[in-house]
Amino acid sequence: MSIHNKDIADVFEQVADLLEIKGDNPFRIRAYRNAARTVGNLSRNVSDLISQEEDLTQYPGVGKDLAGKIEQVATTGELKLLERLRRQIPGELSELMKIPGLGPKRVATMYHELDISKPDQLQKAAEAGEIHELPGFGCKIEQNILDEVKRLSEEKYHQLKLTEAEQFAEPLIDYLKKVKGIKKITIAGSYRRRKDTVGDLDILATCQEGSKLMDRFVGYEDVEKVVSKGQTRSTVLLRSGFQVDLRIVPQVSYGAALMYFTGSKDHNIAVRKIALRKNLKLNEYGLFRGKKRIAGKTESHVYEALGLSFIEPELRENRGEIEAVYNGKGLPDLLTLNNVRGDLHIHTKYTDGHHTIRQMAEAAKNRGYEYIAITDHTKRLTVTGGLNVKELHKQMKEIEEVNENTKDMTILKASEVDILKDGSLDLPDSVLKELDLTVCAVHYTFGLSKEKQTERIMKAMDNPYFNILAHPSGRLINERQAYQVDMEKIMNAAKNGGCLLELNAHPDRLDLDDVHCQMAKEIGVKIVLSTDAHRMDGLDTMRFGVGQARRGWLGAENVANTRSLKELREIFNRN
DNA sequence: GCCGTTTTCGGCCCGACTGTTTTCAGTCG
Repeated sequence: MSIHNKDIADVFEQVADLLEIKGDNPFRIRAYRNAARTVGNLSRNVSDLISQEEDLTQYPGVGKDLAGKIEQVATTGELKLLERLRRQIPGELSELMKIPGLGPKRVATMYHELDISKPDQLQKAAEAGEIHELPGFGCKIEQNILDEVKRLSEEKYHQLKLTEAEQFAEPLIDYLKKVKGIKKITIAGSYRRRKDTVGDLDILATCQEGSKLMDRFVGYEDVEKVVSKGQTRSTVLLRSGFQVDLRIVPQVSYGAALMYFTGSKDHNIAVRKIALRKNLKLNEYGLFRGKKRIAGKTESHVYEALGLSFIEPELRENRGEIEAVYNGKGLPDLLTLNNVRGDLHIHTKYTDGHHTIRQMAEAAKNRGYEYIAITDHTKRLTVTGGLNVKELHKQMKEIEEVNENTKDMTILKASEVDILKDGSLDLPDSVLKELDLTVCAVHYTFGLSKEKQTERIMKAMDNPYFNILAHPSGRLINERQAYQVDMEKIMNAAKNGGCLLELNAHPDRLDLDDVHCQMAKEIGVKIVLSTDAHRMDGLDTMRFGVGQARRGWLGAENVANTRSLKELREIFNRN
């Protein structure tokens, strides 16, 4: 059994939950949570680090004791401390803590007084009216528990894909902007950091005194429940179950508040520690020396007053960005949409796309691109009407014709070639060599073991006509887990063999993810940003890929399709 | 349990809102 970083992080989170319910030392609990975050955010596999005898205490929040416990979980899959805790209190109690409004104290009270350890017991007790009689509880808390248990059981609520979140966010912002006296309004939080999924929406605003902004917010037609309402902060649930927070701050604090509400939490904690080291205090109202505010109006002012340079929102994950600006090493010049000069993964009516080669080329030209690659599927993918050799030749001929009639734009002859189960490619080499480039992908047999799946892809990359590994993990956000694969091994092989990895910009995929983008950069393998567009407007999803690339610290120099066509052709010629 | 420009002990981010009380504990982000 292979232990993933997430497994280790989950074990530590459970330990922290149970210690919290027990009423253990809060700082010991925080230590377990910090270590869980550190392990969960590592770009390299902890099991590999251990087998290479690397010192785990080099990572923040990991000391001698926790390094030993990490090793214990990684090698045995279990942690003796957690087993011991579970003998004292039921492990399911940590599940109850996931219910909003229930923390360690309330869960502990319900367990000790009413022997409640599972959601169904909780629901029964709440329905029987037993909860509101407990000390510190009341009717509102009991009703809230009933609502939340019901909501969670319906699974109505989950992390939204960035594109879904946009669909809620944009009309709401337009609606709020119409209120009298509003000055600034911005969506902060993970949305601003361009995270692939968003748990809730954090909106930040400044407005004139007496503005009815807060009333307008809770009165929005899509609001199902007002969770809390105050003068500076309110929380609502939309009908879809999506949570939205609005915070109103004074103009003079706008930058500090934007920083605070953009997060991430880990980034904020780290920045506040720097403030403390300089005898300053940072909160959402500003940066203070004693009672005097020395910065707060803009984010740049706050960073500057702390002796740091501005950090782009996408980098604020406490994954080394603070050290980089603190030690003067500096941050990379991040990729922008303007850097992208072409899209190298596009489908047409030849297979499962909706538009013709000419239409897709026109759409790309309208977006300022210099080149595109037409990459329809190969025959193995029958469900898409994958092309056989004869059909592919017909398509290549049409591409030549369209090229002759298109100015300032080159259409590359390409294919999204299926990687078969045995690692061979779904087109003969004699045909592959006629193409300008290939985008190769796994589309079936996702369930292979990690070793077999890795071996399959590495064998495919041995083919001299293999150029780009498309959607390398195969994940579909909120729908399908990534298949098991040793990404570090694949990236090293790609680098040595002159292959590239795709960052698929489709908001359902965003594959590679941010952590793997950073890994690719460290290893030195080049990335290609592509949309996998099946229609003309599909080309517009490039911006999601750019956000993800920025989260992965990528600059234009790390991305192949920021190069000229001439340079690109050299990259794709492996012979 | 971790950590160190206050360094081997003593601190660890901090403010808003709710529901319960009646001055504050619990939870959240």
